[in-house]
Amino acid sequence: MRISDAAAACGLTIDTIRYYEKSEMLPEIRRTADGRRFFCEADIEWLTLLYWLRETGMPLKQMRRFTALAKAGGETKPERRQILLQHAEELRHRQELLNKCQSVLAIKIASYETIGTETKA
Amino acid sequence: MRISDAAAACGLTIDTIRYYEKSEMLPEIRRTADGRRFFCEADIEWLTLLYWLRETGMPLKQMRRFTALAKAGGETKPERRQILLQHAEELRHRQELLNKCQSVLAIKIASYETIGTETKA
DNA sequence: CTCTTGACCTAGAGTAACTCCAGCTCGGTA
DNA sequence: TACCGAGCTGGAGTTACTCTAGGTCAAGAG
Repeated sequence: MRISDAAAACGLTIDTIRYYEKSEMLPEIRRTADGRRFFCEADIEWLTLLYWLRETGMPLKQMRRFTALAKAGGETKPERRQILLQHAEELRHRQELLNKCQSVLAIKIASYETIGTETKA
Repeated sequence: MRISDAAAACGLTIDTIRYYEKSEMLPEIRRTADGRRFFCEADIEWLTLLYWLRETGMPLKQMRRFTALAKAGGETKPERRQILLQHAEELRHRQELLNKCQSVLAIKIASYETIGTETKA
């Protein structure tokens, strides 16, 4: 797979994939004879996971750590699992935030419903 | 209220409040004789709304627009309402993302449960 | 009454995570 | 053979903070 296919498959942009590679967040990506990146299935799987982690706000620093562990081998599995568990916890927190914000918005929007009153906020 | 109290009340940091003021995202903030910011109840309410909007990912550009409209007066209410409605829609979208990511994570974490297998990703 | 401490001020540099651009190469088609 | 699209790199630009340096001022300690 070329980089454009990889981008289409994982949801990240071409630029972001290149940036992630430069930032040591990807496994070793092979190159064709003329220097172009070539992605295998496992690479795509990895990129897709990163896509989800990023989309839900994991800092790159942590993704870098995660990649480093994966490169280090099988005995790092517990820590990798820990990172994902921690992120799952973070997601629950974000879900609460979203819910709270939704009620705040609902109230605010309702206050705009009343036509003609001069509420400033 | 001084800036430290405002920060404690709305959830933004002192630095972020100053930054938001500089970026035209706040109503006119009064100053004491010696040049310190002084926040009234309405200011805090505004900051708190911004806190929620930011916390759920509204771009500053849109917050700036929102503030500009509020400053412009009561006849801008429909557009302000529109912005909030749009953001509420965005929140629903994010909630879906979170849900999807949660299932992806659950699967991934489960795959780490199996001790001893050499899965690379 | 001076000294220190702590909260505040500004301007500006630094950071994270992209995003875009200029200038280049290479492979395939007309 | 000339061109076009896709890829490459290094580096500048952007967003939204975050931190630092250097300074003011008020209030309590000595």
